[in-house]
Amino acid sequence: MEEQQYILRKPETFNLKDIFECGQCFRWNEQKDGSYTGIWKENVVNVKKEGEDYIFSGICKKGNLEEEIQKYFDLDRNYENLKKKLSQKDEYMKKSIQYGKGIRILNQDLWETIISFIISANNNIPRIKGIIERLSKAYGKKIEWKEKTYYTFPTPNELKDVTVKDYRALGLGFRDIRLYETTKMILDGKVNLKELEENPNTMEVRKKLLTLSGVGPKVADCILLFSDLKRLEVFPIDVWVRRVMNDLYIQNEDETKVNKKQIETIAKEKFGNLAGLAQQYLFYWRREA
DNA sequence: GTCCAGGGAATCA
DNA sequence: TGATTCCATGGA
Repeated sequence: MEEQQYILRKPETFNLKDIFECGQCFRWNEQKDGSYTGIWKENVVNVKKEGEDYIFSGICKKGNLEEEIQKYFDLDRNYENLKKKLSQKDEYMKKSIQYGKGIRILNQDLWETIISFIISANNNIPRIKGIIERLSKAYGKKIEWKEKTYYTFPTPNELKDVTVKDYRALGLGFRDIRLYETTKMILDGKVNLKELEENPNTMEVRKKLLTLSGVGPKVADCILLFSDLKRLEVFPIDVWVRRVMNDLYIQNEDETKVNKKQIETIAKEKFGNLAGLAQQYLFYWRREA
């Protein structure tokens, strides 16, 4: 398998740490030299900053590396304009955008995003990453590159004979049955991923996602935002987002008692159809700082 | 030992 | 509809 290379020259909005550690993805890891190596679809790629350019190199099993990168890293979208719009909302937004100014929202595979965020429920990011790696190693396809072995995220079909017990053995905990049931629903065609990708109606897609086992409001919104469905208007609310929204705009004494609808209303009024992007700046800012 | 993590589902009012 | 409780697991 031939290694391919692509150089992204002086991108305006692009920072490796911001993109890979803002909580949207789980399969990119920092290397000793500060570059990141990750895997998506059947691509194993390393990205390294070189001056103001970014060098992508790796294995691209299907298609062309440049095209895969264009799509995955959302390079056709003008983030400078979006950041400018959001920065005008208030000083908090301005500050959080300044902190995470290199964020781009990836276009991740829908199926992988569904399973990954089912695993994310009441879980922490290091452990989520570990579970996804073990799942991929057990059931994905092997790809060798530079004397290291990588594993693709298993397809629905590759999981068709996996039992609840098998999942439990990977450390999934109470999420085992949810993975099992959701995989079954998709294999049985009760939820058709292609139809979801072709449906422009966000609320219809959301409603369908909510029928999947382990997919509630927060996970559904993460799927809508972080997968190639790419709905920038949804606003996933987890403990961190609730925390930061309460601190900034609500100031309830007990943040755990803040009404979700109140947060949603504020988000919609303030950030409109860019609420999801705003959410990501706020999440990253609050969680890191 | 206790608390917490990118919550969801079941249960009960 | 809305609030409570339980659910595995591993690290701090």
